Amino acid sequence: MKEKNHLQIQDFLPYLLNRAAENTSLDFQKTYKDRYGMLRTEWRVLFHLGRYGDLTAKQICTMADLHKTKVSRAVSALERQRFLERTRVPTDRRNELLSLTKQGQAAFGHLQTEATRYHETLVASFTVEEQAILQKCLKQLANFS
Amino acid sequence: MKEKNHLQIQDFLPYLLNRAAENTSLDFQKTYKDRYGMLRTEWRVLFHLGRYGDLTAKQICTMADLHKTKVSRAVSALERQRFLERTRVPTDRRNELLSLTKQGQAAFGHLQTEATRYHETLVASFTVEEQAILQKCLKQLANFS
DNA sequence: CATTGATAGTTACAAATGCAACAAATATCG
DNA sequence: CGATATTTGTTGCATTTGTAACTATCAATG
Repeated sequence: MKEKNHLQIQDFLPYLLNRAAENTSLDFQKTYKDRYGMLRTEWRVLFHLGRYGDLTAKQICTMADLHKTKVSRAVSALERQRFLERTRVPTDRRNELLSLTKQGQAAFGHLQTEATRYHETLVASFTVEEQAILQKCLKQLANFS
Repeated sequence: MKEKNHLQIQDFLPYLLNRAAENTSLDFQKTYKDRYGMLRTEWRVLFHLGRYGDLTAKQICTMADLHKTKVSRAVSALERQRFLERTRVPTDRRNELLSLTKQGQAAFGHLQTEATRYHETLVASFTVEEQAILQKCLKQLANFS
C-alpha cells in the first residue's frame, strides 16, 4: 500500500539542464554566428585555444568533452576561415598543434568580452552565493558518472 | 589603463549547462533507448503526456519548448510504436489530441520511476538547499531572454 | 459568403551529427 | 628488427535536426 513518491517530471534535472542549455546557447549564438559564421562547436574549440594556448585536437576532445569527429570538423572549418593554423609536431607526427591566427585571436578577444557580458546578464538576478552553488553543481554534473 | 576582468571561459554558463545537459542526458538515455527504442525528444513528449494527460502537439511545443517539427516527428514515431494515439478534435479539426495507449502508460510509469531514481543519484551529493537553488536557477535560465 | 489572414501540423531539402571503418604514425614485445 | 596493437586524426554513410514551404482548417473582415 505504498504510494511511490515520484519526482515531478518537470523538475527532472536532465530536462531542466537541456532546456537551460538550449535556451542560453541559442541566445548567445547570435553573438558569433552572424559576425563570424561559426557554429557552436567551432566557438567552443576557438575559446579553448584562446584560453589555454596551443593544443592538439585530442587535448581539446578531452578538455571540452567533445567527440574527435566533431573537433576534427570544427578545426577544418576554423582553418578554412583562417581562425587557426595547424603544424605537425615533429617528435610525434600524428599530432598537430593548433594555434590561433591573428584573426582568430581577435575574434576570441571580442567573443570573450561578449561572453563575459552575457554571462553577467544571465546571473544578474542571482546572489553571489547562488552563483557559486550553481557553478559547483554544474561542474559536478558535467563530470558525473 | 584598465584591465578588463574577463570571465574564465570554462565557467561560462552556457558551456557548463551544455556539458552537464549532454552528460546526464546521454547517461539517462541508456534507460529508454535500448528498451523502448525512443529518442530524447520522444521521451520528452511521452513524459509530458504522462504527466499532464492528453495534449495537442501545439501544447507540447509550448510546454516543452520544442519546435513543432520535432514534436511532429516524435509523435509519428511514438504512434508507429503504439505508445500513443491521435484523435481529431471535432470542434476544431486542425488540432489532434494525443493520448497514451496502455503500452505508453506502462512505459511512462516505468520511466518515471527510473527518472526519479536517476535524478536522486545525480543530486545525492548536494544538500537540500543546494538542490533548491539549482532548481530555481535552472528554471529561470530555461525561460531567460 | 468570399477574400484574406492566421493557426495546427506535415514534409522536402539542406545542414549537422554519430558511428564505424579507415589511413598514418608510433608503441610494444616476441 | 618485424609483426601486432595502439593512438591521432579523417572520411563515408546513415540518422537527426533546422528551415522554409506546404496543406488543411478555421477566423475575421468587407
